[in-house]
Amino acid sequence: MSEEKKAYDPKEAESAMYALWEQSGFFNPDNLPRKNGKPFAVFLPLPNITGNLHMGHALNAAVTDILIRYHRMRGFDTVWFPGTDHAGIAAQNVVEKELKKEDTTRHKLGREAFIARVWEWKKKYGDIIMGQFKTMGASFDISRTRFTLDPGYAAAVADAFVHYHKQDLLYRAYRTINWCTRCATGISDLEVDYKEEEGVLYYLKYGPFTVATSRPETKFGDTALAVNPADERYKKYIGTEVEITTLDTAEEGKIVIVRLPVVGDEAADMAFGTGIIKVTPAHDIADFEIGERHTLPMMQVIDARGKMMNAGRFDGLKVSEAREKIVSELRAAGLVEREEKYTRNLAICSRCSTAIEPLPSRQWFLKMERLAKATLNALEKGETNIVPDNFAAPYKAWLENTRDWCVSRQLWWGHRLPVWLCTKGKEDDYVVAKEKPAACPHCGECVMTQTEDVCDTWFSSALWPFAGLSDNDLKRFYPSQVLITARDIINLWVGRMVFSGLEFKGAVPFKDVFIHGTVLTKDGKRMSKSLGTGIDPLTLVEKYGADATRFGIVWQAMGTQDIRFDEAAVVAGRKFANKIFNASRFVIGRVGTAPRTEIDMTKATPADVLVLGRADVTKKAVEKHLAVYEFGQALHVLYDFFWHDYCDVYIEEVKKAPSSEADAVLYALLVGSLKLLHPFMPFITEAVWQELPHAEQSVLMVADWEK
RNA sequence: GCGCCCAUAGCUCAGUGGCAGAGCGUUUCAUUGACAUUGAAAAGGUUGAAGGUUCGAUCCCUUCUGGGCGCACCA
Repeated sequence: MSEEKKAYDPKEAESAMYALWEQSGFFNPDNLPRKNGKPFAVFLPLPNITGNLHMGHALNAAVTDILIRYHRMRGFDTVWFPGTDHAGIAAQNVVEKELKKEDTTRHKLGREAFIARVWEWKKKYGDIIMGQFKTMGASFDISRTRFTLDPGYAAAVADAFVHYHKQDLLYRAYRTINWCTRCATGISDLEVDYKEEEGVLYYLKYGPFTVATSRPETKFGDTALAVNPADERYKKYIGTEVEITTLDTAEEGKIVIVRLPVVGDEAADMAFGTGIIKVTPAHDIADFEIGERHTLPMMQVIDARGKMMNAGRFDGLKVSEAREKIVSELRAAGLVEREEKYTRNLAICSRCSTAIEPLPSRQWFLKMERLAKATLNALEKGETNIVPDNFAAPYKAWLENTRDWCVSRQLWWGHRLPVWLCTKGKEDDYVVAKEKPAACPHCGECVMTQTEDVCDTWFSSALWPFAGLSDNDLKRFYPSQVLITARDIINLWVGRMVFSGLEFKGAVPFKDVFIHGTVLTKDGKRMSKSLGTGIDPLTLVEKYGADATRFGIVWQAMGTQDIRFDEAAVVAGRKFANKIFNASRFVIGRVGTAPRTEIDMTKATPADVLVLGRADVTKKAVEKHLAVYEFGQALHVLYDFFWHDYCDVYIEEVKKAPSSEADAVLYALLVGSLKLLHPFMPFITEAVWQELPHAEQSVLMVADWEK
């Protein structure tokens, strides 16, 4: 700090301070100078290698770093584990987009070359987001970074798969699942989004009945009709077959008669449409379940690319084209009774927004019943504690109703399943094993090949709190103390980490789950890149500094409410940083190079006593707020104390009428304030600390909070 | 359909069963002294509506209105 400078310059100080911390080695808990014997570990919610830091990450990084720095100063064996996620479907899509620009496709490249391309991408962009976290001041231990495709991590994924299979929790089945025709893979229930869409509900004549459907093109896949067993209108048909007049798939204009059984099933809602469902087990998940209950055959009429098949002259048409053509022919044949406008929730792929096409497919499923029960049990026994607790209800509801998890994906980028196929046998001849079997147990002679399928990304991220950790770190840091994340991945990720932890480590992976708010635009809209409504935290750092950016975000992070982000708070943060800088300059200039550190309370004036008391109250309030994840409140308390009690009142008093103890009080409170402020604004406080004449520790980051 | 959250100053938000607060913005004044990225002060509120509990409600309860979100259904 040179005498001429009147304003704090974050740019210079921030990179210098981060370098100082890295040199100190104190991000690594092995090097910490003081330990109280208690661990404090946090696992970074895995950012994707496709990502850039956004406001959600910035909020997460800020509050996590506050807790990490706070505990480190209190002497905990503190570690923050960073890492990145290979993000199977997301990364594959990104690289596919790149290939498209080069006018090629992954299929032209072939699997091996394509995967090499994704690795190239990973090398180029994989660490960018980690660097951006550092810019925010994240004090994670980079030496403990993991990537979900690291060899050790991959081994854990394969082990988990084999384990589940041995436990009879994992099975292979031919089922109707959510299929994305663009990504060309099956996806899980949790990866499906819904969007309202105007459609038409067609009332079609089905023999003696009228059936309401929004998907007439699937009619060739019908294998039954279903009515509610309690429905007086149709009860008598249950167990019979009815004759249906329908289009001929061979010859246009020809009408044929087919026979369909009528089943009684509760899934039929008497109040919807006509109360009769056309059951298409191959192209509707609810219908598939009806089919299972009544052992109905499956008739697939739409293929993996979303085109008609097994439908004669309609084969090869896109679903939308087929629908149009079929409806117009049905109209002509007098088989459409009426058409109604109808708003429906269209299922779309959460990754690419393409309409989901339910399709029958051979996939691997993880049985959820036992795992969900264990997770629920941990919640009820208080082993996991969700903060705020109103998020526990939907979490519970999901666990109570969840279906088996489809964990296989038809992607190229990911953990290939440890499944080996007989090359001479039928489709069902396979072996689940980590290593390739020496001999095929089915035919005894073939060389088995590994399945093309890979794991759902979330299957591997579910293992994040332990996969690829050293045995020593596992003993030392598992379970971690808190998981800090956003609400949108509670089921997708948090629940799955919990049951994975219970299954593989016999304990929940974290005690608290703190769900922070979502950062919205100032007028309450979702921040979105495509809508241009996002604010880039790195731009804020560039403009105001990382401390000011952290301040601005945390200032608004009151409780767990969503944040309507107002840049004005970052401006306030910059001003506050400057205030800290200047107040420190004044105090250091006044107390000289050998400040008194003992305060003689017998000589203290009321002003001295008042400010010391306020400092004490402030510290207790900060601790109280941090204990319950009230980050914004803690910062407000600190701000009020430092700016008003310390600067406006006490320093002004000292200028007018200093007491005999004034210098000692000024210095003690500066040291104390820097400690309290450090978790929130680490750079400026560290920079000032480095200028203190008699610092107790060379680095504020590891100074004793209690002293 | 089931459930959750929110509504307080112009804006973004705290807060408390007993005189309603902050940041930013606005207005006035001050200032060679750590800081104009400052200080002192002012204006600005029927705490979304109605009802209830209470000596007393912004706070607790009910209903409504408006906004946001999650889950399910969606033939």
